[in-house]
Amino acid sequence: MNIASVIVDVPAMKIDRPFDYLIPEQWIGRIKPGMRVVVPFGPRKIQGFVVELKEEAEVSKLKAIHEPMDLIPVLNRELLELGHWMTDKTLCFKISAFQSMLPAAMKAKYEKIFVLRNDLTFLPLDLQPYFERNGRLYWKTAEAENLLTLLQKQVDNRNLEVVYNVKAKGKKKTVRKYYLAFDKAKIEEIKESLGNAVKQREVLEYFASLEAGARLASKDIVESIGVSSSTLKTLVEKGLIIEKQEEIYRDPYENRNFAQTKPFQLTSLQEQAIKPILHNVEENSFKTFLLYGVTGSGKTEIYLQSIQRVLEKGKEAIVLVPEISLTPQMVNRFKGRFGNEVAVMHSGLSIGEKYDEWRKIQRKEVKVVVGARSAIFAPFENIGIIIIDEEHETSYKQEENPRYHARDVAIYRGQYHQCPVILGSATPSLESFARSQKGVYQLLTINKRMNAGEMPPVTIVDMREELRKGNRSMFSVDLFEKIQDRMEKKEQTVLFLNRRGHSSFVMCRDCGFVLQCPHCDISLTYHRFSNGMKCHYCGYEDVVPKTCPECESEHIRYFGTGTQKVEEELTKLLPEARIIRMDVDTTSRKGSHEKLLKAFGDGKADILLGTQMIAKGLDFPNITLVGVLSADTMLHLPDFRAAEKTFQLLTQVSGRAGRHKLPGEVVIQTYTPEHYSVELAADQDYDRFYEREMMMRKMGSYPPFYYITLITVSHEDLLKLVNIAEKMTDFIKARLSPQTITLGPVASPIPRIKNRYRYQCLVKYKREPNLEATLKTLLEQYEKQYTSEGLSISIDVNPYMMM
DNA sequence: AGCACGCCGACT
DNA sequence: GTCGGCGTGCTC
Repeated sequence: MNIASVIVDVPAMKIDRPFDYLIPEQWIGRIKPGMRVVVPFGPRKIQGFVVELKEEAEVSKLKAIHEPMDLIPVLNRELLELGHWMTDKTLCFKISAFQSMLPAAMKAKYEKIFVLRNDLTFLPLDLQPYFERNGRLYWKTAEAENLLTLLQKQVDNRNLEVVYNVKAKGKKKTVRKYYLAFDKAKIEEIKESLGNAVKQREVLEYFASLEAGARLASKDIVESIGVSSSTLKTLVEKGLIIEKQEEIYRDPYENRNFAQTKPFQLTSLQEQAIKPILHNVEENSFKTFLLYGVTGSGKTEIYLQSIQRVLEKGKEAIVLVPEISLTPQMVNRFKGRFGNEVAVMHSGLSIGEKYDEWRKIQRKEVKVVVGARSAIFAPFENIGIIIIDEEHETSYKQEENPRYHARDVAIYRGQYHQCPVILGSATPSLESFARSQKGVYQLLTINKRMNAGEMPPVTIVDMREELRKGNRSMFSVDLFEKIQDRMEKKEQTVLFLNRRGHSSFVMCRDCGFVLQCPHCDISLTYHRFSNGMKCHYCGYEDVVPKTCPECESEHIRYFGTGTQKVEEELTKLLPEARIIRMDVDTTSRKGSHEKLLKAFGDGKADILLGTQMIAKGLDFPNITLVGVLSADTMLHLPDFRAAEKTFQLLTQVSGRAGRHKLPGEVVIQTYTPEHYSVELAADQDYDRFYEREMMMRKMGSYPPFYYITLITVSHEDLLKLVNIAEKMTDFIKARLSPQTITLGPVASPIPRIKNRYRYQCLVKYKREPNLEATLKTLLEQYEKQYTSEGLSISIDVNPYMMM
């Protein structure tokens, strides 16, 4: 086994296959599948993943592996297989699949440098200064200084050499640690020999007060006894203490105490739900459960107790939570129960912190990982349960390559490890609920709140009616009075603004002109912070015009309801109200999310005003009123899931009220009160919503009745694009079965982004064995145009974003 | 994706 | 006659 098949770090169709390399003598037996290696590829050196070892290769002129990057594989056999499966399912490159399973820190960084081969004096005088310091010069620097031609000559003369390096991004954090170089028993004796070097003696005394073999960070010693680091240095030089660099973890939750919690007594409904799960845990058998439990029904406790059992069996657990609800509250619940056995993975961590959490998992120092989407790839080898909370959340689908859905990966891994997979939600996705109806998933229902709390009554307010009555503010009379009432009672209100599809734009009141991005076909968004207009797709920025560019009217102003605007109006109407606003602007700083929530929880505000991010996990006893300012803003998005998303959001938000002793109440303001997703969310009637929506899906041939795949092509040249899009659609149609519906090509809902026109083609199918192969051929055929003239093709199997 | 190789226009 | 443009094809 002295040949390694390697997938190299070049994302291109043609390269997306293994290349064989000789394993140098000294590494034979030590290089294993799943390790990262540095290999020569053409003139450069790049990173690759060993996927297989073999005796013989078809190619005769094999190059040798330059060096391994790992001592033990970073991808185990299961994950390697999973990578291949993802490549097939999502039509991505193998290298992208592998990289997406690892923390970003493990992605290679490349550098290209000129290195001196001879004495400096061989170089022309004007080049010498660049190489004086260390005989090296970065290609990038040379390029910036316009030296490439000159340097190239010296490369030809063999005075210089171009070297390609692969650098690991992930750095292990280390600290200097000190420990005694001799037996602790001899301490007095040695101390005497130091004479009157007071500080040095103090250090030894300090060590004497500790247990034998203690290792101390320099910082600790310096702070505890107030010696300087030069004292330590002297002691090291005298050979009395030893200095060593030791690897440590960056701990994002350092210096935080987690109050330990004990398992609660389950209600009888919870008991019934957990039984089948525990059964599968005991039997080591795979099964997917859909845990359908209303908000506040105690799903988390079921997760915790199931995990408890898994840990008792010596196995591991993965818990996925949507990014936005991966709040400290959530983390506390897991850390509180399982303490140091828990690793947390979310986007708020730095690259280094994520790397450290990942290594804790790899080294089996933790047994539970709680994290967002990518935590599904946690390198556990003995998984006993996989839990996906808020299963319906669309953030489980990655919107860039590889476009995988964490739910699918979870089921793959569940099958591999023969363990239960739990999908939990108060508002399951239609796909999952339909599967539970068909018996593919086992349905577990909890239809009552834990402490027998009632669901809060919901009032729907028709905003058209308000307008007719002359109320032009964004608060209906009803909602406003209720807010005032809560303030008098010293209770808290949560106001939810669904901003998506409804951000502030600038419109001329005379001619209706809306300011648009010159590169993308969408309206610019008004940002108060910079008092400018910004495009959310390409980042284009402009100033707010004083007069309308179309009709020169001065009546041009911004519309729409950003959280800032709501806050302003609220302050005007209720000057004494203490308001906390939570949106992207106020929570972008690390930890600010937590701080704001804590302040609200401590009663430092009367009203919490926010977007999406407050819809989940918020659980404070004093919240008795929840107001949704405009329920239907995303109902009109060009997306067949618009109604489902609206229903889910409204239900989630309503669940924030009255979770404890005080009774809660919900007010939903809307312009389309008759829409079934609004009505049924108000009634908290998932079952009827499911029936209604399934009917719509059936009529439109959408999931869960059909699978869909979306192919989007983009190009700078509209005519060329239309031409290509038509040819591609024909190509697809010709190869798929007649029962399959192929729609398009049509312009995408956002017809242009970053000056590139976009067309799409939608394929709906029930069974289409040819699909993967067809799309792969399609990609291959257009690869040339892809690279040479900037055509771009994106294929999304089971898309969640139709824009 | 890079990079080398290779074949045609404007310069010393 | 050379420098340098970017089209083409390869990378174990």
